[in-house]
Amino acid sequence: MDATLRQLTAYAAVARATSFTAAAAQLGVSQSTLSRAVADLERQVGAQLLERDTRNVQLTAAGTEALRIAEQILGAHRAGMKELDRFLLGESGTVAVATLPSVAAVLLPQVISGFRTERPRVAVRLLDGLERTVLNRVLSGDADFAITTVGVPPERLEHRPLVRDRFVAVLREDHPLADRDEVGWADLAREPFLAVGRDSSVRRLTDAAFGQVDAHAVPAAEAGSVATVGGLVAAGLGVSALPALVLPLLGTGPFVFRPLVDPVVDRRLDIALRARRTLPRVTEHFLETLEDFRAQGRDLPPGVTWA
Amino acid sequence: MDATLRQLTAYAAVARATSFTAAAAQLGVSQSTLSRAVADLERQVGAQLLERDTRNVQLTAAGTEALRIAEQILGAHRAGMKELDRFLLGESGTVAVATLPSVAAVLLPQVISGFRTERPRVAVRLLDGLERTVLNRVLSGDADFAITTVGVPPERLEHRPLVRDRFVAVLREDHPLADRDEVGWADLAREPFLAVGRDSSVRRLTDAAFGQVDAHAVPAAEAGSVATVGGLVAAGLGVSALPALVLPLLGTGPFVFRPLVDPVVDRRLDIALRARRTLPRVTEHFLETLEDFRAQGRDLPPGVTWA
DNA sequence: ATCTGTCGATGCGATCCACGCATCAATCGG
DNA sequence: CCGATTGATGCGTGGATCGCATCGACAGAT
Repeated sequence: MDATLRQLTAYAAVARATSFTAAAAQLGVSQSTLSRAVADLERQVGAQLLERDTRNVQLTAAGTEALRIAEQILGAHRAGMKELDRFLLGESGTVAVATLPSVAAVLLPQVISGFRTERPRVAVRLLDGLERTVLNRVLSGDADFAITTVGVPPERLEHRPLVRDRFVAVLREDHPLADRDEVGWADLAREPFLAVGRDSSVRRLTDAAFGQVDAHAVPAAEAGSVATVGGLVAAGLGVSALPALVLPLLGTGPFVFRPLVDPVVDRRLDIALRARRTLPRVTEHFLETLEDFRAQGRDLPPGVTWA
Repeated sequence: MDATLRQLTAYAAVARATSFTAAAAQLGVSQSTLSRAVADLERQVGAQLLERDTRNVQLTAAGTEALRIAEQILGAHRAGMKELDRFLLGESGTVAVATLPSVAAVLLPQVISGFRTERPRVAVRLLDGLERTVLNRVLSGDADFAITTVGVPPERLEHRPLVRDRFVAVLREDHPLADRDEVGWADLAREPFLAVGRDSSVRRLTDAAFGQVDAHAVPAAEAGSVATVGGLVAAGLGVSALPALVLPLLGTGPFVFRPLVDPVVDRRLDIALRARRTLPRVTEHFLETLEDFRAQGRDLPPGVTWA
């Protein structure tokens, strides 16, 4: 026993109007079509749903129940189609962004805020982790795209430069180097250096910078999180070098920051997408919002510039 | 943008199996049918739902959403059809019975109890009122059938005798007539008579009985409800005559009941149905339960017998 | 009583849709 | 490099669905 949507639509219209002719006019089909559709439905469910004489149409008990049920089914169909439509238009759904903790905490909040004002029905999921994790999440499809640094760009990802994030020296305010306007990497190499963990993209870049000035760069201490580095600097154990974007994660303390020169080092943060894949509309919208922020030259923390 | 149930079924099967061939085998259709159905659906919604190369099928973001929605719609359809089926089989729904208060209170409770044991998903509505109201409720379709007395049987109703309900004298235990085993209507006519209201079917029958013994039968008092008559009798204001079935409605009191003879009078309670109408299955089931009670000769109060 | 307009049902023919069969190109496993 | 298997597609057929025209039944007007 099956009933097509066409039959249910026809029956519901006739039952509501208690008239084949009127319902036919409303639906824009011929009266004979409805007569057949209802007769077919009745034959299929094996019960008379409408009592009709030539003058009146009225519902039987089964017909009343059938109308209620038909409206339920048709409503579910209508609502479902509308829901899918909203999803396809990017008005609902979820955007999953894989990104580094600093980006998640500092750069994205204002973007997300602007995006959700425009599209309140869209949820944004932030998947934060280190560079490797972040890229894997995009490759596996867990995330729609990533904002991250890229060491060895995997071929299956497409990249779009987003911001440049310059390294600065992180000093305690009473440190001798704090008097300078700028600090050189060679200067920094002479101080006890507090590094972040080996997995971090920041670590890769600081190691490379020290290499450029022929410094060996053996860290005095190594910490997993930036906040820990902040604690160490505040305690006077040494100095560090971090991209400007992560400075808010240091926490509060007697810090001063000085631009690092010789060389000027920055990390580029890219939008990374799976290559040759069409993006969900809602993701495109999120990227557009991000692009708008750049086009408008929205304020960024000192040391961070749109790429 | 519309999607047929066939398309949704096809898509859901393919998406769940992530294989056209496997889904085709499950549904018992050819692979080409599914290939076309999914392609049509994608064209209609205007988005790719499945990524397929010759070796693998995987869902896009839109495809995941579409699967969720398709399952919702198909679930609503399946559930609705099943619900209608249950209704048509008489396993769910509502039976509306119009009847006299005495029948509702005394005869029906045990029937309803038995019926609901067999069909727990069926609700029973009791519409109690006086004879005229009861019949109107059946004629208007508010009730599926009635159990009631019938004065002038309307032609549009079909009747099936159900029980006979004998009149008995209602006396206070210290009344002189209480010594007798039986009481004659003529005896009763010599006492102050406490009658029920004019609209009642009981009143019509008591008037007729007094007429048969040439008694004038001017009531000493007249009350709307049987319970009020009970109060009057208990207070010693007079005697009454009531069908055995209504005696439980008198309430408690120092009553004695004596069979009334010369003539023996009973009222017939009929099942009244709208003529030439097919009954909802659930109503038929209720009537079958009632018939079973009669066939089994279930206990009835003294003075009440199956017709 | 008869006529007339309107109702839903139905015969008919045209059209469209959905299906399966057969086959193709692409790809994977051996 | 070859056979097996995948999903896509050309093709022909059968059934479903449609509108048109018409029928019989009935209500209300005359």
